[in-house]
Amino acid sequence: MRDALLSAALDRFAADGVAATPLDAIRRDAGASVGSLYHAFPGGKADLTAALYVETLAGYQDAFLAELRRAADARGGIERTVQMHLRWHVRHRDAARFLHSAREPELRAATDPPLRERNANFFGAIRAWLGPHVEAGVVRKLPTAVLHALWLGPAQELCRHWLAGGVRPPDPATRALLADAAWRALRAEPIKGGTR
Amino acid sequence: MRDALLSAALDRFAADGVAATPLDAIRRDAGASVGSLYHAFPGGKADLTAALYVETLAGYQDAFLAELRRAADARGGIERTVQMHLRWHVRHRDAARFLHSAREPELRAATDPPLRERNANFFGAIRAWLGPHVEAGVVRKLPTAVLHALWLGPAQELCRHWLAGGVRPPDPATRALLADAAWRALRAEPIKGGTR
Amino acid sequence: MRDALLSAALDRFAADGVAATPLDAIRRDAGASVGSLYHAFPGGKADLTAALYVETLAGYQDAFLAELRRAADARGGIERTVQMHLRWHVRHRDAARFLHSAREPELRAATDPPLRERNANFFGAIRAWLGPHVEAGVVRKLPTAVLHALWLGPAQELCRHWLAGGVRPPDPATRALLADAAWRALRAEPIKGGTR
Amino acid sequence: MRDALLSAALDRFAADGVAATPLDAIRRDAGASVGSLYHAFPGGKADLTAALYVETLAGYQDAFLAELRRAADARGGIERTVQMHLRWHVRHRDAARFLHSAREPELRAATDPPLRERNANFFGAIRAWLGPHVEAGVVRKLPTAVLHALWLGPAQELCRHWLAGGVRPPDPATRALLADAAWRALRAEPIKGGTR
DNA sequence: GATGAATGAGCATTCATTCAT
DNA sequence: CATGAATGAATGCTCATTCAT
Repeated sequence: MRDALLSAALDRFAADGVAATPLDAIRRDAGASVGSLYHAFPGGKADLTAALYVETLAGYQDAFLAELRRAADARGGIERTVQMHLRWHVRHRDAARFLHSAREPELRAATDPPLRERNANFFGAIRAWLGPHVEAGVVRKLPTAVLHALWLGPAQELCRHWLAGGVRPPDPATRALLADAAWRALRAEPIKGGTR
Repeated sequence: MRDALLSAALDRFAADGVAATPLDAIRRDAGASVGSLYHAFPGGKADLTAALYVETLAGYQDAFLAELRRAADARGGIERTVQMHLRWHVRHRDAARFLHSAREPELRAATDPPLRERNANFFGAIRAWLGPHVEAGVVRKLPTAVLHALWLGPAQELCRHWLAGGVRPPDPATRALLADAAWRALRAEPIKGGTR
Repeated sequence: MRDALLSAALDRFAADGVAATPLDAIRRDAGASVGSLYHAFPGGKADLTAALYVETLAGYQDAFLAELRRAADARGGIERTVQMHLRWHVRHRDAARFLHSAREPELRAATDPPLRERNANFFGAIRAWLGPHVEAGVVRKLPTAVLHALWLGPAQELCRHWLAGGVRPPDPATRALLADAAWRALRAEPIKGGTR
Repeated sequence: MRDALLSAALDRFAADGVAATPLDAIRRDAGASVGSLYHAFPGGKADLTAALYVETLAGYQDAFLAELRRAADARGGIERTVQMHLRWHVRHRDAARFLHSAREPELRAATDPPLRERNANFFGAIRAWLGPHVEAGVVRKLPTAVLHALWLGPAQELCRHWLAGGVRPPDPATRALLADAAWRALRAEPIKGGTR
């Protein structure tokens, strides 16, 4: 039941947006009664949305970390995760659309608490993986936010355009190109330094 | 009246999100009567939102193109616009927040038509500016979507994090760093290129 | 202008009903400005509707009386008017539809005063025409309401069904049949009396 | 709840007309909450109006058929139903007023589908009852629409006038007169017929 | 645990009408 | 006489949520 509701919610949210989706439509799609819904998610819509958000994000983050651990070196980790990021968006289009849909301030209240911990763990794991490479002088030393922006910003932006309907899904060549660009943006200066 | 409404709408939308903002709050803030509102925006909320979106985006795009034209060379154009992108977000925080708030699919219908033309012109102007530099072998030849992703993706991602409340506004050092990274991602391979 | 408004109103009223027609639609159809409308009909919608009702009804009543006066004898008058009633409905379908649309109680207030006089004259004229035939023992002596019901009730009912969309428009044979029936219902008993 | 709403609606509709009655007045009269109303009639006003129309018409039609079946012969059936028609209108004045109030085209959409079937059954039953009498040469053979017009048109017209406020309610003498007239209009020609 | 009838605050929108220019 | 911007009361409706069975 819980799963049926989450699944129905994802479909609707991806199609129409969170705010525009009546809880009742989800309930009907899932074949649940009003009572069941509030039994599974006592907090109502905010609860359901938050649960879905966390679960969906967890899926992405777990896949990301798994990919990272599969890599042999810094370059491999960075390039593989960029590729994985792009593939994940294409494969989980609805999930991606849902994660990208800006959470209205009102929903943030419900989503944020459980998220803080997850994100802390996620970024902690990334820094743990990256740390040695930075210390070894292979990867640039950057603030987390900037690191993240250079690493995944371009891929993220491309996905957003695709999800918005303006562009074709990223093909293998594009994926490789962005992966390579990410590596070059993050690696420590090779040979002779910044051109400027 | 029209302007008062647009301005009030921007404030509210930035603060609470589009979906969570009652049209009536905007109306009250603007000191307009119900009739005036529908006189100025016959399509109601969708109409008002679309108009605001287009106008806001136009502000950004015009500033972007102005900056681009102010540049002496390819590197200058790319670095200046990245800096300008970051500064614009900080200076027009409400506008930025509004532009970043994912438009619910239902609003897309109203926003899209006028947007298509604007975007076509915008990207056309960018390509026109960039063309010579690409031909001169100074800038990489890339599909528009990828070009845009590498150019502004990181800055965009950083802004998003900032707007979401997780990070401080980008300082001058960060701006310079992202500007430089953009240039290095877009310039054609110098001397001996990427290892791959 | 006035006429353009009345004409546009008739079209709309016939198509959508009085209550469902926004005054603004009529105004637009007629190519009039808001000011013009209220200049021509200071009382607004009620005024316009009442004027149209009276004018339309006058058209019917005048045609009815003209037909009546064209008749040589009682039978001719009765049969001709029934035929005319049916033809008028087919020829002025929109007008008929409008007259048949029950006037909501609220509009009655505006319509009634000018109507009372008209109706008094109309029924007066009919009785004046009929009087001699009644006195001559050719036509039954009946209260006005019953007289009217027997005379035009069937034709009226048939028209209503047609206007409601359930039946084809009355053909010549049907018209003749109803005309004949009206005459037989109104003529004084021939030869041997009531069958019962 | 549903019944309370229907009943309140009938009162209001009869008094003020459908279009002029705010749904909220009905709701208040019925002591129902907004939610209840839309729970009982998901389609809102149109739905409620349609349900009331169908139910009200059903009441009339059932009474009509019951009266018809109570009759011994053709003449009895025709005369009884005319009388019943007149009495029903007087006894159920509100229901009658509501049925006579022309349904605005917009409401027709909601009312028509369920009505088609009802009417088909109703007229089918009438024809089934009438068939033998027609074959026996007692009643004229006429198209349904004309049959109906001759049978009930005068009574209908008289009721309309009464409901519109122009006439007293039909008294026993008038009822008998119209019943007799209906029979004479529908019976097959006796001995030496109409002069034409 | 499940059900679904009932609740009612909240919201967008329509439309007749006024009146300054 | 004409124009159309402005007004705001009135209305229908959605939807998250509660709670008795």
